[in-house]
Amino acid sequence: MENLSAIFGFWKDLTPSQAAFLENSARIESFNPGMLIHRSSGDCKGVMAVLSGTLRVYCLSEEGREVTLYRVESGDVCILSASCLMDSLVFDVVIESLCQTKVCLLPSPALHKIEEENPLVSLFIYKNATEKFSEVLWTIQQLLFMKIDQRIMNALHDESLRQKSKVLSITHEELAKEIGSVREVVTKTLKYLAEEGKVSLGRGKIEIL
Amino acid sequence: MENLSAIFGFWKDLTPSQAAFLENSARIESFNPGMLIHRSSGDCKGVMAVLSGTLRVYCLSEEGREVTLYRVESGDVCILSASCLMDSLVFDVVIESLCQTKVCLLPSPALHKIEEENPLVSLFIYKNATEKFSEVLWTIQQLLFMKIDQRIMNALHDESLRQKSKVLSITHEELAKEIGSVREVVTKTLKYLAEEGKVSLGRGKIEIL
DNA sequence: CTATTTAATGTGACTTCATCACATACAAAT
DNA sequence: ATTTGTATGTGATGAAGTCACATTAAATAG
Repeated sequence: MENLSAIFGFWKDLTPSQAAFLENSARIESFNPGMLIHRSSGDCKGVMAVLSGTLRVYCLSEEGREVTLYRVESGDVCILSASCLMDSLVFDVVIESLCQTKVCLLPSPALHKIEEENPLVSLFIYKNATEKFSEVLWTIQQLLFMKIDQRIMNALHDESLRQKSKVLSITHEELAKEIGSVREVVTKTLKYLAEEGKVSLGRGKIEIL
Repeated sequence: MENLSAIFGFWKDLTPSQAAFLENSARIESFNPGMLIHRSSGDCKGVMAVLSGTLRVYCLSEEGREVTLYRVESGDVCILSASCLMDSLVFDVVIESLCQTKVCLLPSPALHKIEEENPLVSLFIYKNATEKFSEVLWTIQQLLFMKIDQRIMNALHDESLRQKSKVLSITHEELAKEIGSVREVVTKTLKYLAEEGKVSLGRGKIEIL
């Protein structure tokens, strides 16, 4: 548990006893690919720092449509898994592990205790939440105001940065969930983008040209 | 400037000199109906407590479509007018005064100075931002996942609470901007809702039945 | 107290995207 | 080579946004 202070920005502001208490409560957890870490607003494991792997935070309609809000990558902190620590958050997200993901979890009860003693811990939580929400709104503005071909090209570009390649391993279904659309529409739009010469298609593969 | 402490939750946590400094920087401002208080992410007047009247916070697409995100009523605090105080907020909103609105403004530079000395001020800001964003996401989930007739009925219900009447003074255009749709669609849907017996229509008036 | 102007509403044709219901195609495992 | 499951293709239909006007009600000017 060497570098907790590097991950959790507030660590340096803890008293020795607070740090010791939190360090004792902290645990490493590992999630399998596809596993759901957080389902409804009732769930509240705690704040987790991603040590390796990736979490995907998305929202879900009654009919099962998904919109990816953001990802939490290695080195970043997942805050919505501790929604109960924030007053008046009435907002449902699902958090999924995209691959084998290892996190360092600070459980909500322990964090809540420390939070009451040390406002810098609260500040860390709310500041992080504000940043994430700001990202989310950017995403949603795209969803609301941009056309689907543009949204797909943007999503492919982002995915290309993640996969560090112009040839992406991704299905139409996954892409649809990324941008908050449905598979059929993505298929049709990709066909049109391929005719325009912007992408080249294969089964489970998309190349950006 | 009697009750600043009642409005700004952090006031009780200021040192006497901090309180004096902020009180000296604070000013009362008054906005005319329709006036834009905040246009782009560049604007950053400061945190304002609404003393009377109402502000409307909305986002705006390139083509001019609007979505009302939330309102700031008398007694509440408007935080996005101080977006520069929050790191990594990349997100554009417009803030408009709906009627004659009087606010108590704490200008960003003064607040920034105090914020550096007192983390509880930062906490207040980020906590308020988180609350507002949470509301916003609730609104946007409706927009994304609910049908337009339901969204209209919800908006009428909310408006009915504000106007404290079942007979609302509101145009189709205003209603459209409230729910992030367009006038024509609202007109057609209202006609349909009227046939269903759910509302009764007049020029600039809608009665909920 | 009409006549004119302005804001509000009505409506049809068309486009985009979602939904539904399948058909087809590819790849891995028997 | 055949099966089986996942991925992709596609047409018909519906909901909502866009565009381009027509109509009507209220507000004000003469």
